[in-house]
Amino acid sequence: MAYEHKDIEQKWRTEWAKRGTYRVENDTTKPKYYVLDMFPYPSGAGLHVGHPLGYIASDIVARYKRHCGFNVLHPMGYDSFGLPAEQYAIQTGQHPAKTTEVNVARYREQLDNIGFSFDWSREVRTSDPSFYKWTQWIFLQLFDSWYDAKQDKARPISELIAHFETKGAEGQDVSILTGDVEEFVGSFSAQEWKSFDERTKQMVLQHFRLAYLGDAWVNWCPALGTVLANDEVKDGVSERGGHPVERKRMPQWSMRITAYAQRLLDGLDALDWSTSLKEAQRNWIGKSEGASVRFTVGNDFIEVFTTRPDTLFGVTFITLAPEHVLVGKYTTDDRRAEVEAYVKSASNRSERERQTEVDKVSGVFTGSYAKHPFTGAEIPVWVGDYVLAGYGTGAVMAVPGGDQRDWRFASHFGLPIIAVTEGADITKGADESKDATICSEGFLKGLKVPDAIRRAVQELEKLNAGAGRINFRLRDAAFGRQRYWGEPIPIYYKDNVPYALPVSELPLKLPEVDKFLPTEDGEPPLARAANWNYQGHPLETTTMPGWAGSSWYFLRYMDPKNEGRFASPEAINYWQQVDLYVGGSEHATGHLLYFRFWTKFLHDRGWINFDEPAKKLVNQGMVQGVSAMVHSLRLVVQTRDAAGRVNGISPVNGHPRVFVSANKKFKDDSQNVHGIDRLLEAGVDYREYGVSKEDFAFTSDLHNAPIELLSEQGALDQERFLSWLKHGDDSPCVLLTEPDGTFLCQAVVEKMSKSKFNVVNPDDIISKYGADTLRLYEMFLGPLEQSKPWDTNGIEGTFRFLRKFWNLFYESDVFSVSDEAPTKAEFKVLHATLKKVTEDIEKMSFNTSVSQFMIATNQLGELNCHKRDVLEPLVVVLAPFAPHIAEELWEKLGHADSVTGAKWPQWDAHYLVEDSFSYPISFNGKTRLQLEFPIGLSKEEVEAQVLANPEVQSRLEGKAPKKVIVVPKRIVNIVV
RNA sequence: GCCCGGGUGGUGAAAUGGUAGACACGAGGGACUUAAAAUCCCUUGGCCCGCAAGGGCUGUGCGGGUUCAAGUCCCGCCCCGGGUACCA
Repeated sequence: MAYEHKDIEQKWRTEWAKRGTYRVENDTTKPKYYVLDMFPYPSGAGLHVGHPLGYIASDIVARYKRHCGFNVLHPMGYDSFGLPAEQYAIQTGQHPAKTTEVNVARYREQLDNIGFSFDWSREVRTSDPSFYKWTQWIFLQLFDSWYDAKQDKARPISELIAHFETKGAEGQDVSILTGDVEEFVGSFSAQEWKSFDERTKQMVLQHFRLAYLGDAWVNWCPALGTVLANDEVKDGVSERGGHPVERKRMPQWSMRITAYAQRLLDGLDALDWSTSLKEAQRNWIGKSEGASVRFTVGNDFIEVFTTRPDTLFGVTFITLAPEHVLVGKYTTDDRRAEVEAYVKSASNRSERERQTEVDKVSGVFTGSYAKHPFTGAEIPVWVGDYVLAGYGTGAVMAVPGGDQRDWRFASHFGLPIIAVTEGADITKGADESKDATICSEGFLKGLKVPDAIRRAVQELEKLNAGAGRINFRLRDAAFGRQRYWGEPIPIYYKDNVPYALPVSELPLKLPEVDKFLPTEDGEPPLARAANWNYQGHPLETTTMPGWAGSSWYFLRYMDPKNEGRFASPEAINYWQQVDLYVGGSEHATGHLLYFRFWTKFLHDRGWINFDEPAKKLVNQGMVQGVSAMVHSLRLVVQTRDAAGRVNGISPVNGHPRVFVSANKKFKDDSQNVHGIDRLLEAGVDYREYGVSKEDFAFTSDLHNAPIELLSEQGALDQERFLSWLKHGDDSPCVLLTEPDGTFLCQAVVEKMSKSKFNVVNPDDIISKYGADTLRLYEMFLGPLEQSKPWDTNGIEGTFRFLRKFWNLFYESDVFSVSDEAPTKAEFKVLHATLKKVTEDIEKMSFNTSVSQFMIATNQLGELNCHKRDVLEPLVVVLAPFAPHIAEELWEKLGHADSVTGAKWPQWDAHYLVEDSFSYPISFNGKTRLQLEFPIGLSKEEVEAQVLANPEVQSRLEGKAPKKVIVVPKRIVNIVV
């Protein structure tokens, strides 16, 4: 009987649902294993073949672990708040919840088709009030917490208040209580604290809360009407939509992730994550060690951060960021106009310009001088836009002899440059090397850089002019969005002071609004809602960002229906951390950092007993699409300036669009002539336009054509292509084909995306080949972590394999498996496969396990083996990869229960032992012949027998070998 | 610039320092068939010698090195992909 994948897969999908095969109980008698996929945002485009790659890999591991006796949690859900649904809502008025519902249904259908072992009874959706109730609850816990740097953990804010009431905040406390990371809060005594009014107390506490409302520099995107996180801004424009983004200071809900910078860094060491991912996080956190130095200005001071306090004697000026609060204060009256003009122009320059136009040095002198802490010299204070407000203190001590940026600035403005290191040629540039010797006068002279740094810090501390300090690049995370489709922030305002909504009021549900747009006076959409207040006090109108729900969702799967807690302590104690997390590397510095942050926070406050969410993480590579590119040509007239040089082109309107087959492309050297000739060939005659040939040119563009219009040989279906083109443009088209009439496209490997018309839908593959074939083929493509192009043609190989495997159970169309004892050779095939597949799954090397299945099937086919003792274990090990066919064969083998519960078969080394080994005999490392010897033979015996061999003798030509190397069961190498 | 990956046939790829190219696609040839589909068999890195059996040379981005032996280890380059950046 033929392998009918459609019937089999349909049957088992229904059967699994009916039997609840993939239901998981919190059964604490069994060891647990938690396999998690990064849950998807359900977009309107549906899944393409790239999306399930990681899910298939994790599904194989989940099923494998289940066979090995683990109780496996393998859930799936949706990150269902997000911008596209909201954009769609703005355009169509359709409520985003509705669009989301439709998209989720489509995702579910597609996922079901692939045969995953997800326990859907545990599904979560971040936009579901029963889920976001707990996202809001965690937010309130963060609002209700501060970071105690002394104990290095988050604590309830009530304990901070108790501290203030008894001891106030003085001396060392101030920096310890704030974590010395962000804010500087003035000292006060217990007495003073008690005398503060309610508003003042709340304002002080804002400086300590882990979720706080503070003034922050934000990436404001006017087009989207919202604030974006750093990782949502790419090259100065919004990642979604590409709108310009500007820096703006505004009140903003933020998360004090900076308090966790050191722990986020340290925690990486113990994680089984890829080095590139860990490095990305390390760079993002950006720890640098150095010193803070105070330069006094009158009776005030400027604080700078430097990693090179050893170069202090080389300081010749100070540069403030244009946004620095002290700029206005230190500008002398005679310079005020100039400075203000500069600050204004600098802030008009976008972040992007300031980044890219490195050569454009700009700055202005404030008129003030600071005092050098060691020499007492007067140091001019400048303003320069090469200094960033958001890093360190927003001010630098400029050492043009030791820092190239300072050197450029000094050279441009003629400021003094002092050599700081021995042998440096400061006329050409700064010496930034760190293995140099300091040459400046004073106590640092002659010291190596590391020693000089230590000494400089000591001296600074002695003078009370500075201290050793660690600085992080990591910023606090912006947490408010001026958006509708997100979790409402459970905060209300009394006298403009934010207060936590009582937990009993949760979930604070998203209100109905008439439009999903900001109000006329620029308030977020929630401000449109009627009665958006709590007991008459206005509620917060911004909503949470996309990463809120995904920062803790892994905990909800453990106990998804719990109404009294985000998850019960029993469930958390049982399931613990994620054992294997699979997802894309694009989340390296976004989701994966916040995910770790919230986990550490929940741990600090005693809600969970571990402080890292995922022990092991694997990034699946991207499945790229193959795009079909077509060349199009268009005739243009060149315009010339007075001197006859070409200075522009203008299109010639009205001629047909011309597409040229790939092999008819023109040579680079005479493109112009060729292009125009091609156009002439297509009937676009330049002579009709009364301009000489030399004045014509053409434009050549590459367009994406739908990949499904391409035949396997790469020829375009010209008729369908032309009718497809008509959709966008009614102008006539001409196709210039190859001499044989075919039209060839150029194949380009790029990201799979709707806009590139190269998307391959898994549903189409499944209806033709089946889900099992799709699963196997996705794994067979190559190593999981690598990116690789999708090539539907290759799928035939895995499809053929499944048919051959199926046929092992059939003889002349009748199911036929014998109970005869297998031969040694048959057992060897079986156990070699068990060994290889088991080891490969452990290494997540799935492409090689699929190869092994193919090898085994080919070999058993040759041996004509139809024996139960060989085939039955093979069905079990194939089941994680191809569950439907395995389940069907398992049933046919006479089992009433599901194959998913079958015990994983163990391989037995005894069957793999060889009697003899065929040694490659090499001369000077080059293999020349093979000689077979029994395994038991000693090195000496092998050597003697090899040398006695006539062919070896004839190759030696009577000479004695210099050396003979025998590696048992590997190789013999004769050195002559 | 810096930090991670990665460069092996026409293609996707495999290879604890030990026979490079397993497995698969594609291509070519053949069998079966009225034909097609399906299936099966053979060949398939390049170059060369040979009627053939077979044999030789060469080959894992480039140049060096270590080793009896290097795709694999070391040093110096080149190229591609990803991340990051006036980070003080």
